[in-house]
Amino acid sequence: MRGQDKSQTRKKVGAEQVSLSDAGQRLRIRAAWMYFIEGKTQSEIADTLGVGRVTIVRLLAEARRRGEVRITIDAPLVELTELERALECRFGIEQAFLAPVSDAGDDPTPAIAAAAGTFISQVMRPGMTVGTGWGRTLYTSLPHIHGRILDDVRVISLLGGIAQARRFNPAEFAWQFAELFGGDGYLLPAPALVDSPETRQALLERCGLAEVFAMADGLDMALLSVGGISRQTTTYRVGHLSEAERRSLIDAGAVGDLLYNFIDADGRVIDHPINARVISVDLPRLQKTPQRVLISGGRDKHAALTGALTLIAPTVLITDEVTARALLDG
Amino acid sequence: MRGQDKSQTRKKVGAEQVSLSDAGQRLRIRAAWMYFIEGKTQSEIADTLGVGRVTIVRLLAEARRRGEVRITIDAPLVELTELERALECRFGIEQAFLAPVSDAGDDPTPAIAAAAGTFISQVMRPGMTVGTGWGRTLYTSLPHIHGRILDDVRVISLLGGIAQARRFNPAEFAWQFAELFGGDGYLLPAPALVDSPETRQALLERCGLAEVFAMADGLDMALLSVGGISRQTTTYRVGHLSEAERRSLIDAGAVGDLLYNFIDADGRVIDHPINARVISVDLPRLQKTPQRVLISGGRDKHAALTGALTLIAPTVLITDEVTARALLDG
DNA sequence: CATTCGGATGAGCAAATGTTCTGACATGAC
DNA sequence: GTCATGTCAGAACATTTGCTCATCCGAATG
Repeated sequence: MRGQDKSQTRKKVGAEQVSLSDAGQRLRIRAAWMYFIEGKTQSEIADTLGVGRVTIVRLLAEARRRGEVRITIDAPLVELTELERALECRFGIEQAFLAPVSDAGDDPTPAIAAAAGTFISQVMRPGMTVGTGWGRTLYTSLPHIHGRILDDVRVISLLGGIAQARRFNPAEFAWQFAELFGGDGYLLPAPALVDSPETRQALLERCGLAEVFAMADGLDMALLSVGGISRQTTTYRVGHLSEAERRSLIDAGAVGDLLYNFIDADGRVIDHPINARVISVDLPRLQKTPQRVLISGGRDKHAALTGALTLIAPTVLITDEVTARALLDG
Repeated sequence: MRGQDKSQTRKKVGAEQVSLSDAGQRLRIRAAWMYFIEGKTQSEIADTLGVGRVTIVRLLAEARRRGEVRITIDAPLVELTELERALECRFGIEQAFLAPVSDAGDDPTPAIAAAAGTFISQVMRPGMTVGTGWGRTLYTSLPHIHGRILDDVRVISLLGGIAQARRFNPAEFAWQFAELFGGDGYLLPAPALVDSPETRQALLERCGLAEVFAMADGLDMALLSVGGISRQTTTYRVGHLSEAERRSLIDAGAVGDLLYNFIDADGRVIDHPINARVISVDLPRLQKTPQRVLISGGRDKHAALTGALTLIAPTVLITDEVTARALLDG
């Protein structure tokens, strides 16, 4: 609109019109200067320049529209903030936390874990019931969590454990997490992956697991991470998945898992017989959880994260800078 | 205050405190980003970040105080605006107009004249009574004045004329100026400089000049310029001033003149016999004029301008970029 | 010279912003 | 444990800002 005004105005005569136009620009820059640089109020400027306050409003708006006023944020980590905001807007996340990484080739897990620990420390409140998955990232975040006694905290494992004893048992995350806040931990006393659908049904129906799952309906927060499907990923390493199964899942389109529910890059749970052998909370059930926190990052999880973002629509995403860029580019 | 807070806060423990401090910074940058870059309102940001709106106010103020938010005006002529504002603040001027000069060595008179013409064109209103000096700058501004018929305009010459006929008679400025607006011009039918105090008295008291001066009490605006005291200045060139007089004035401390009232750099009218022979309005009288416009520039007038700024405290100053810098530096 | 039109201007209102005061909370000292 | 201390968040108010509509002015036109 203003641009049209300009051209219409300009085709008049020469000298006076030009000078009036200059005067307009002069006034605009002057108003912008006094407002943004000197910090005067619009009323003051209006009085000084001898025009109405409304005119100042218009001049300032025009100056901003023309880009004559440039506002930049100059602070450490501001690029992270920009990325975070981009993620939030793109994926409908309430809050994204990005851990800075110094070297793009590094494993981002420690950084993500630290960020996750900080976040969890701040968000925990008395009376909370938290559901958790497990994995290396979550486990690594334990030392970063500022534990303190909070009344009535309950932590529920959303996924079965592993049989194999290991030095670091990621599956114990829920337990240790509960301890940090003096709360009760509810583990799923079962493998994440059992031999057959029948075993699964038996466990669920006749061994008390259903009760634990029922508690998942009342969760205040769920802490989840995704697994990739490469050979390095926890799922594979802890021995739950054979190479044949892995291939078969990949062939079926899987790019990773969310509580051992294998998903594709579009956020769909793939159709595969292994589903009937997994002991984990239903993903649709988690949708009712008000705070869904997705904590993951790393080169081999980009596709899985993309899917997970669609599938569970997390309210909070904690990942690293490099992964964030990949998610936004993809 | 905040700095003290910081130091007091920091001396607590390590990890948590650092992370809380980081969280504060994170929140601040995030608020600044959402406010200044994304243009959200403070309420929206408060809701998104889960804090009170007042906190956002504080975060934004803190970010600005720390200089994390940088606002720059990026437009042509913005440096001029900055200079103008500096002049206004330093010398208590309502409005300074600076003409841009391409080459610092050039004579700035044409540029100043153009700016003066634009200003005068805009400021003229029906019913105005304007007092004027004369000089090359004012005369040169005539072609830049957008003349139009305004009711009841009166233009009064504040200074006597020159005897010598010249191709361009600067002393006729008042007359030509009045014509541009269809108003009445009142020239002082007398030389600016007469031979003796007695002649001056005779003219004032018995030749009707006093009446013209009396009109100067009701001026709405005075257009003034200063003269330097170099050999090139109008005062000297039109033959009013002999070389001996010029020397004598310089010895007495004169750096230039304002309506042939010779002044020093501190803005005092110097004590000199020539004063008793000048036919001009008293400078103190001009102080009552609501709009005092000082129009001058050029290398040889810096000192005179400095004095004039003090002496008549103009409400409007029209000069050039180079002179402006000199005034601010001096 | 009257007319008409576009753009600029000012009053009044609604929204946003800034400030001040009060109370809650955490912390450290006794 | 109690108390002083200082920090921080929130309610209420004052100010500033943004917007809309009615109006006015000036320029182009017939």
